[in-house]
Amino acid sequence: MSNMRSAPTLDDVAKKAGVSTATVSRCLNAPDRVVEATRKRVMSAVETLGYTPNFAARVMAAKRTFTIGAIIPTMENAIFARGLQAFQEELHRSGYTLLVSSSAYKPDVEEEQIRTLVARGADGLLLIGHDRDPKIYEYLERQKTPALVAWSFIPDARTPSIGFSNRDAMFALAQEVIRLGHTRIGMISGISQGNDRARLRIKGVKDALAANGLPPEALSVIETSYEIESGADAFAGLMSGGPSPSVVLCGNDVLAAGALRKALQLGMRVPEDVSITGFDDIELARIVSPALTTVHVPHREMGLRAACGLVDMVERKTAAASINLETEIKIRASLGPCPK
Amino acid sequence: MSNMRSAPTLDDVAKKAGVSTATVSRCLNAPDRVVEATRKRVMSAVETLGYTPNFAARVMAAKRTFTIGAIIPTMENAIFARGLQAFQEELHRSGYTLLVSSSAYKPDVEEEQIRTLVARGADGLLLIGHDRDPKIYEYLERQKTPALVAWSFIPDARTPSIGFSNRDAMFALAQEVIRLGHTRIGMISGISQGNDRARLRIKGVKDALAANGLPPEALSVIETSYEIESGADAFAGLMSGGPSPSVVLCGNDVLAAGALRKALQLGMRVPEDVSITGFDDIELARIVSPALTTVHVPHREMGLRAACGLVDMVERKTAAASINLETEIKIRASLGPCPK
DNA sequence: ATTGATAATGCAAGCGCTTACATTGCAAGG
DNA sequence: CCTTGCAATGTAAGCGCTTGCATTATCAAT
Repeated sequence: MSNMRSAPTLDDVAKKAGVSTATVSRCLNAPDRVVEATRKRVMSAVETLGYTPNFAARVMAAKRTFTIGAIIPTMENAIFARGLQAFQEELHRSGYTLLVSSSAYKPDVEEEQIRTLVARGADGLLLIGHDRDPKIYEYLERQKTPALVAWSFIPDARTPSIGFSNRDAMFALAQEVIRLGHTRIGMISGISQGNDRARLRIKGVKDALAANGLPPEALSVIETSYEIESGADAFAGLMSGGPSPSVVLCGNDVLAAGALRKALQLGMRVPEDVSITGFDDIELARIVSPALTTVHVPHREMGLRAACGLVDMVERKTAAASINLETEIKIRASLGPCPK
Repeated sequence: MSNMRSAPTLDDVAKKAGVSTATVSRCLNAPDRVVEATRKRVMSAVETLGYTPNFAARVMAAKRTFTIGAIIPTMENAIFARGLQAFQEELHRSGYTLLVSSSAYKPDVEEEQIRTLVARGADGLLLIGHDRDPKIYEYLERQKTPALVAWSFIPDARTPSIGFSNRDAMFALAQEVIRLGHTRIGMISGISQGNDRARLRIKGVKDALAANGLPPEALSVIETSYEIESGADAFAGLMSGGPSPSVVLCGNDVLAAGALRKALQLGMRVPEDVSITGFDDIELARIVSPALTTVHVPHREMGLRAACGLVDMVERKTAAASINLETEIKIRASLGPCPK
């Protein structure tokens, strides 16, 4: 007993405290169901043995893990960081642990991660965006694992979502841009294939064009990966072919930062020669100069609400109501009127 | 059998395929130990039932999870993102899954996360930096969970580390700064308490002062949290009291970005009036203008090596050899000679 | 004291899987 | 035709925990 070769088990604790394993278990999970004196004895045994419950065993027996999984497209930039932080804080408050993995924007990787997390017994899952193979949703239903979508709001989607309307947000920004006289508009978007957020942001711009009587040709879109360099390259691409746009709307702040840097490198003044906008309003947007006009997303609130919603789904087994949060356009120096 | 209410188990598959559970298990884990015909039959049963192995049960029986845990101080900025990405990629290549959680730089949170991850059966753990309560290391040893430290290299530490010498890196940068004629040096550091990386970076600067015959008073250090705003505030603090430094060395690029922004806000020119340097060389360093002189850390290589090392520790049960990677000073526009 | 009611604890059956060991089947050598 | 030796498969014992139910202790009321 004194020099165990491996981690102590419930049995060891029970023996040491002179009680049954059931009592030890109760001490740990429902302390008030066991009398003070016994509890103390057990706890001290736990202490001296340095006992930690075996998670897998606990999960098997209890069928609950108090774990929520989240799969985000990337950790390489801060887009999801703040929202996730709030999500995790709220989860922690409710006694849940958050496990995060990132899919690098690859659907097959995402699917694997989802399966992994579910197989690991995640009580619920946070997913980013709605677009994914329907069989994944079927799988989730079969496994009875509640899932909640964030960073996108689509009413009546198969999975409830807590987010914002990417289309409306971008529509509003485009309206503002058009109001400033811009008629040749460039857009640097993320890959829209399998990404409703990117897709709907493009749609928002297109809708704004139409609403203002501008022809579809007024917009040229480049889709690229969400990296600074890609943003820079795409910007160069936009500026090289034919009549160059007077404003470039970017799918997120990272792309916008890349575009901005390239613009300055090319000797263009922002916003005098060309305007550039972002999306998300992460810290980066205020760090670059000129600061980025962008769409502010209420990341923290979204994370918090998502946590509450998901915990609810897990505990009451009720489908959470979707929530549409408001975004807000932050006008900063990178957007100006259309040059002559 | 035809309308199961819950997820199918090994037993269901075995029954459907007309074999024993052992055979099904072998089909999944050692396909070549079962003959072709049987395997096919089993696999098709797996398919039609939509069977997914229960992870907890598997872990309990096999005592392996093929999971590696990593606890990083923060996900809010990109400092750890790139290295972690490489870490995860390499892990994936070896068949492991990475689970990440963030401690918000709080030791007690970190301890809890470590216990959580271990209890969840992580086969190995990646930790950032060496400084932590010794009892955590004891716990890890007792649980026989191999751990590897990254982002810091300290030879002969209790836990092997794959990283770089924070002290040497900062020493080299300070040398360069001093060579440029600076004699009043400010430093904005992260909280050094419980953070060997921050501590050793400060030490690097102090050593450089000493090596160049400068008095300790030539350096004034402010310790603050790792956020942009903190960097800005600290910069203002440094500039307000007494003779202001001609150069401000920052503990990381985020702090430097904050300091830089504040400097520009205060109407100071960088580097004409004051020089500013960072650490890490994350993307941010090249985005701000002027671009930051900083210490380049080989994040991807570190992540990759750490993954190999950790997998090795897990599989061969051998303590990995520590590796000291080289950092490199990236001279960019934010550092200039000491103004008159 | 005795009796109930109730609180505290113990007993033991799983949870779904892996794996050491036992059994069976079959081809080749005697 | 009967052994032998393997390869393929089956049997069943756990892994460490939770929890429904059974048992025992406690204590107030009779």
